[in-house]
Amino acid sequence: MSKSAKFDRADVVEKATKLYWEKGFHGTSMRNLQDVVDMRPGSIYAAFGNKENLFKEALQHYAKVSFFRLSACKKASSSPLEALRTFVKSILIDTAESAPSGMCMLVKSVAELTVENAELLSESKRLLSLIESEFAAIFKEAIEQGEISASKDPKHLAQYLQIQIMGVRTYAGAHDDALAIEALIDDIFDSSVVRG
Amino acid sequence: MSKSAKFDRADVVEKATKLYWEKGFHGTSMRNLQDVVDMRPGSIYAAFGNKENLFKEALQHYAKVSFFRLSACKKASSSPLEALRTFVKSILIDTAESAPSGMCMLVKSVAELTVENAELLSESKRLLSLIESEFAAIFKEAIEQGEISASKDPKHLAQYLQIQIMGVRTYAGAHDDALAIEALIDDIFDSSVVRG
DNA sequence: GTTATTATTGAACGTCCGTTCATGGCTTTG
DNA sequence: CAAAGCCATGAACGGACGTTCAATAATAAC
Repeated sequence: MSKSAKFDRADVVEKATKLYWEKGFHGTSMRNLQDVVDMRPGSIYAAFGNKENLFKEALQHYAKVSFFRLSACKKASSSPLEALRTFVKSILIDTAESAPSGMCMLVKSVAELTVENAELLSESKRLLSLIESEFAAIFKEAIEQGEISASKDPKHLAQYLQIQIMGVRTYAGAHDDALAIEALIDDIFDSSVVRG
Repeated sequence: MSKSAKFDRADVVEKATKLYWEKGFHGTSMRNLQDVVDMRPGSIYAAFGNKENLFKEALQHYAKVSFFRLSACKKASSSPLEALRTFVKSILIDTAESAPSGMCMLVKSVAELTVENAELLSESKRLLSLIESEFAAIFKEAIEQGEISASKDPKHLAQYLQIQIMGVRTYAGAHDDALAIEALIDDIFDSSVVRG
């Protein structure tokens, strides 16, 4: 009947995500993308529509990977709270070495996008909210298992954790010298917000 | 001898800052700037050199305004710690209404810029460090006046405050619904990091 | 082997980018 | 009033942008 696509879509999205993550939406040109994914413009446009759509897929891929990491931390940990701690450690430390940017791609997107790319902006926000919901679910487990006081509100804790991660990653991104990340993570989980 | 410049340089920088703050470096075109400052390209280039240089002046102007605000809070407050609290309140609340963006312009710049604009990136980082130093100086006063335990390290407290401000502003920028900002500010200043 | 169908190619398009510069106008000095 | 010197102007430049599309190559079905 026909011919099937030669390129590996997942691989292309992965590479596009890395580039967008590093350079941002406006800072990345279609020609940059053509180079890293090794495709000609016609093929890219046939497969992904346009620059915005490809960015949207990159955002979703990024979020998906984050969920996988969090899920892996849950499986590898003996308690909900420890899972979160492991997750935070992994994004604050691993990321700083191998990732295209020390900062969260979703946060970078919210920072750079305006109403001129309304859909990408709202998608970034939506995905951040999704992650926060997952944090809340894990905090809820921690409360049910007695790891955290039952007087705490899982949603409030999840919001607190998001703020802390955003803060530390942004701060780390703004400093060239190495930080005492471990101590900052201790600050987060020993905070009166969590333990009080 | 000659003719003196007609335009008000301070006013132009102010307007350019607002635009850059809102749309970012890559998201702002020279034609956008020409419109908002009401100058023709030749005049802008004669006065500011190029797009990068004008952005640099915008960053410095932004930081200067931040310092003025902090200084004003010090004068209006009865103690160092209260001054910081007032300052944080002002940037988290006032800013969300009238400012071009809820997020800090320096943070947005660190988020979007790469090594391709190395000088702008390092200038953004430098200005953030300058602000952190000012925080540290105020925390030092708070310790000397007994408002905070003498066992605390002003530099560590300043770092903590930067992280919290970055976190909350970024979080607020990522949510369309109104937040309980006051409660978050209480979390910051009641934290064991400050009060423990 | 032929045909039908689809993927890939890359030149080319129109637009916008950052930037320059010859021109003309204004202001100050003598 | 004339001369000198700076400033403002905006058309124009080369190049990069996102995107399109006719031509070509590759596959699958018969």
